[in-house]
Amino acid sequence: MAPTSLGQLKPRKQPVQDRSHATVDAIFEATVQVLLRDGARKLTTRRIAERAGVSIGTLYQYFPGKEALLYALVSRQLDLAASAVEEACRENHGRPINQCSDTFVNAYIDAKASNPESSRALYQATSGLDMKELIDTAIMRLHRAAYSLLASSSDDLVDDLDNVVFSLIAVVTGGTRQIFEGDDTATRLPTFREQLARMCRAYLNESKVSKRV
Amino acid sequence: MAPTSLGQLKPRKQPVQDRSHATVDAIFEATVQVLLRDGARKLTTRRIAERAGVSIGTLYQYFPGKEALLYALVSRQLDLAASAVEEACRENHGRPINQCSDTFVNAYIDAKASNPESSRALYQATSGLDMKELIDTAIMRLHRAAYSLLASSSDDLVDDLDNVVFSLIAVVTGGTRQIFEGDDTATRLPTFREQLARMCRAYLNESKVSKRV
DNA sequence: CTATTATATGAACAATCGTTCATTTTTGGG
DNA sequence: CCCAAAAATGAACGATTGTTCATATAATAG
Repeated sequence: MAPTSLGQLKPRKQPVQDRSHATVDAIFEATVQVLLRDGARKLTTRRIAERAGVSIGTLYQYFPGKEALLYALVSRQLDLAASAVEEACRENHGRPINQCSDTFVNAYIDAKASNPESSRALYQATSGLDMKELIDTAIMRLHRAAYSLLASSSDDLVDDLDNVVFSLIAVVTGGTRQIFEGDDTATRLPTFREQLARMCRAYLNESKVSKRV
Repeated sequence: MAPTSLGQLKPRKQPVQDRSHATVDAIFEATVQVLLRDGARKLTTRRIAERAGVSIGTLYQYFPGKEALLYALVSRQLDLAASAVEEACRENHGRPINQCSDTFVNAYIDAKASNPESSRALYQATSGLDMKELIDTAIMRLHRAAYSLLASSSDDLVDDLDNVVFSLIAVVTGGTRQIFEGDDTATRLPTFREQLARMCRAYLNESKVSKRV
């Protein structure tokens, strides 16, 4: 699994005292803030350290470089969201298909909405850097969770489930991203969540084997 | 850096000879290639000029800076896509709602698929830079085109059309983006197009006033 | 207390960035 | 052919980048 450069992307030093944990958290938090405030182009290690209230040298004691810092940040966020969706899907096995659909949609949006700032920053951070492996892994987890959930539904089975789930995920993740990258995220998210849920339900019901044309 | 005033983002010199037009096109094309090959982080004016086969000075004769070059490139692409969708929507006024839905979905995907490389590069270029105005304008054009098309449908009217169109656009543009940013775009696009079309049809039919519960 | 490890510092470095401008080359009308 | 306008050139500049490392401070164990 771990390709060539993974060793260079891991933390340089293992924090053992409490203050160092706080330092690492401050660096992560500062990275998010700089991304939101100044954009990806002005995201420099100096600026991150400054906003975190630590020296530039401290940053490099815990991360071998800027790329590794962003990699760790994105990895942490993606794992959090994927885990939340996986758990929600696991808890709703065997329900009717409409409920399965709502479970997935709401779990994903909830995960993103639980920390809107981080979500916005994440979208900025993933661009320009090579995060494809991380994203692919997260999407695969979403795919497996949704597939397993929908296959367990008490309703009629969905036809061509692999492609349906693939498209469903593209639409849910992509559509949600558009909302978070827009301006009035807080205002527009509730309506979008409702409409997206309706859309996915209609799509899945249309995809039932019994309704196959 | 220099603040982003609109006057500083316009072309510095108007090309009057044929070779200068070719030069500008080469710079645009090189920008796309560098974005795809090296990523947004390594997109430098020197590298662009080198791949375009011109000197760095020539680049700065036509663009006041790197930001303006990317702004012009993105603007050009977004306008092309929006115009294509607008025209397709105009030509399909008054048709049944299923056909209206397919018109919009296919027109948008066609516009993006007509030049997959540029589309992929576009997604990289828009991040980290302040392109929000451009994107908002393009989305507004899509919104008006889709709204007008669906309002003209010969079928029953759609309820809450503004919110429906808003969500529809988020899902179509966001979902398509996910496909283009993934790996096997060429392989996965046909299936996704079909599924997305089915999804949007099901969503719009579920949103008809007459079907309202 | 002392010794040892963990953590934090920031000046300094080489590399590269975006950008400028004096200069040269190319073009096309007279 | 000539010559003003258009187009192209690339060395040079200051600013900023990511990163290192010798040193200083704080925490912990004995």
